[in-house]
Parts: sequence; structure tokens; C-alpha cells
Amino acid sequence: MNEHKLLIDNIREKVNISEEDIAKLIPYFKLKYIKKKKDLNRIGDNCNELTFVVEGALRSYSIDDKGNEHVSQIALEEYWIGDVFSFVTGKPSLFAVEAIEDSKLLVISAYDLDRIYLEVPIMERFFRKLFENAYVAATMRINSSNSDQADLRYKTLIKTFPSIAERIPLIHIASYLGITPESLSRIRKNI
Amino acid sequence: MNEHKLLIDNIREKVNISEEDIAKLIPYFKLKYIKKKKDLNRIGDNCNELTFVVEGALRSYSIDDKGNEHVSQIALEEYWIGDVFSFVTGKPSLFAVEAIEDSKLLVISAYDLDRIYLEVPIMERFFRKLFENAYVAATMRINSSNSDQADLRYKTLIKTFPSIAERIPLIHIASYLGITPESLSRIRKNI
DNA sequence: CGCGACGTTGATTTGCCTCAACGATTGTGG
DNA sequence: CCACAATCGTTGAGGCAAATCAACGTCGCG
Repeated sequence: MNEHKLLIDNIREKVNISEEDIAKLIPYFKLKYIKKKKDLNRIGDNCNELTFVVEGALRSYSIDDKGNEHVSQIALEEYWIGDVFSFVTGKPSLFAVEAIEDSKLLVISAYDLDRIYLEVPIMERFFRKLFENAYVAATMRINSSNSDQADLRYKTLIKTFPSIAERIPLIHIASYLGITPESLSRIRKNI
Repeated sequence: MNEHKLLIDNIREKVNISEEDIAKLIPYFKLKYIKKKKDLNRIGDNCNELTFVVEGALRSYSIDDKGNEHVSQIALEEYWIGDVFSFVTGKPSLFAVEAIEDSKLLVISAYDLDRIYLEVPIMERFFRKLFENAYVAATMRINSSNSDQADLRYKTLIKTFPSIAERIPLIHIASYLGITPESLSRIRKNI
């Protein structure tokens, strides 16, 4: 049950929730193990799931017309990841979700989440806050992309998430920052 | 009450809500008029408000170390705007909110919104969905910024919001896209 | 009217990309 | 357990999209 403890702590950071309510929602989260480089979801699937990372690291990415990947999210332990576009709209996903390391996950489907909202209304508040924070983070990322040069964006990222620099391949960090691996390699050399 | 009709429609697009609940929440929204180029909030203020645009157009922007403005949001009628960073964290705002046209607004404070969540719980769902959508839009914008050239980003923007091209000064659209006014002027020439 | 905001155009510069080659490390099948 | 391939990161050369710098026309408004 240790994997659930991390999730419960994550929920309790944002809302007050009783033991009974916790007991009600836990069964809806499915424990899943995934090997490095395996896809949790592929582009074009209906990704009606949100994933909480208990152990490991995941990324989501899209593929453009020329076949180039673009990393849109990187999630380490205690973070949430998923193709929120597909999750929210119900349309086929534009993003794939892939494990960067062997990972241990707790996965909730959109269908089950709707049931949780009915059975445990406080969770509506939890996810409201989760998406508020995600939106703020995305806004800051856009702002940084429009204001700062690549080297500063990299420094800000590894200051916020130091372990990303050690655990995540350069090629994915570069893509997340919107630059090429060659450019990031040169940026690292100059630090 | 016409200004409230637009807001009520906006809420009903996302949730089923009774007339009684509507009646409860309406008084919390304050009607406000603002003149072109006037600030609704300045950087450094505590912006504990969210704004629904009934008529007109607003933008939010930050200012970087070199004194350059960077537009982070543009909101026309029926859209929401605010410094969500300050709204969510309670910290002094990093973004200013300014009227691009003379505008008619409905403004809700964080304090009153918390009271609404208690009195009209369905509104928790409404804002959960609002932020879900805002997050998805922000993600798509990041993805476009990392995948597409400036001219395509501009074309996509005016395809989605045709009236932006007519109503919003080029200088603000350019800033929103993360390019200079000179570049956007040249892009327009080539269309 | 006169000033400031806005948009345009040209000349030049630059940050990052593209293309290419090449070690180092990791993973895999025989 | 080794051999080989694939992945990952580095470095160099050259190119390009967009920035910068500068000048100027137009419009709206106090």
C-alpha cells in the first residue's frame, strides 16, 4: 500500500479529505508497472486516463509533419501525466506517453474519475486545484519561452528540477525546451 | 442583466446548474467598465481576481529584465482572463492586465469564489473544467511554439480567432506569438 | 496642430538549426 | 559473455529564420 501513501499525500496537500473518502477512491486507481521505452499510450489512441507517477519517469510527446518528436511533458515521482487533450475532449490523442525509466504508476480512467466526482465530491476540488497549478506552470513555461534565451531556460529548468539533468536523456530535455540536442550539448559545455 | 446572460450561458456550456444556484452566485460578480489602455491590475499587485469579458478585449503581459513586454493572454468576449499565478498562489502578480478596447467586465474575487464553492458546489466543477480547457490550450500553444514556424503559428491563431487580426494591434499579436512586430509585419505581407 | 503609438521596409547581425562525422555507452542476441 | 548494433552525446562547418537597429509614413487623439 506504500504506492497509495504517496498518492494520498499528494491529494492531502491540496484538500482535506477523510479516511472514509480515501478508502472510497483508492480502488479506482489501478496499479501498473511499465518498462523503460514502453508506451503507455500511443498517438491516435483514446487516452482517457490520467497517470500518477509513484516511481520512475515518463514523458509525453507529439510528432510533427516531418516526423520529429516534441516532448510536451516530463513527469517524475509524485507528478501527474497524461494526454489531457484526449482526456478532456474524448478525441484521439495527439500525444504519446512513454516511460523513460522502469516505472510504477497509479492510473485512473476518465470514466472512473467521473464516478469519483459523484461519490467523493471533494475530489472535484482536488482536480480543480491540480489543473489550476498545471495551467500556471504552462503559462510560466510559455512566458519563459517568449522571454528567455535557451541557456537561461535550461538553467531555470534544472534549478526547479535538479534530478532531471541527471536522470532524463539530454535529447528529451532539449526537445522539452524546444531546442536541438546539439544546442543543449553546447549550452551544457558553457556552464 | 444582459451582461449576466452571457456569463450564465458560459457556465451552462460546462455544467447543469439550477436557476436558484445561478441566483446565488450572480451577486458575487461585480460589473466593471474599463477604458482602453487602462490597467485592471499592475505587476506587483495582488491580483486575486478572475475576469469574464462581456464586451471588449483585454491582454495580460509581463515585463522582462530588459523592460520588454511579453503578452501572455489575449481575451475577447466570453473569455476569462486574470493573473492566475497570483490568483492561485496569493503572491504578488507577475502579469499586468490591461484593456485593449473599452470593455465591460464581470469580476470575481478569490475570496468570493471560495464562498461560491461552498454555497454552489457545482461551480467547483465549472472551474475544474475551465482550467482543464485552459491547460489544454496552453499545452497546444507550447507544442505549436516548439513545432511550427512563426508564419504557421500566426495563421493558426487567426484561423481560430479571426477577429483578433482585425481588432488587436499587431504589436500585441506579435508579442503573444513570441516574435517581433517587424517579423509579423513581414509575415502578413507574404499572405 | 503636434505628439506619440503603430506599422512598414531595408540592412545587418545572431542564436539556433541543419548536416555530418565520430566517440562512448547501453542493450541484445547468438 | 562477447560481438555488434543502436542510442546517446559531442564537436565542427555552414546556413537560415528571426532579431536588431534604423529610418520613415500614417493615423488617432489631446
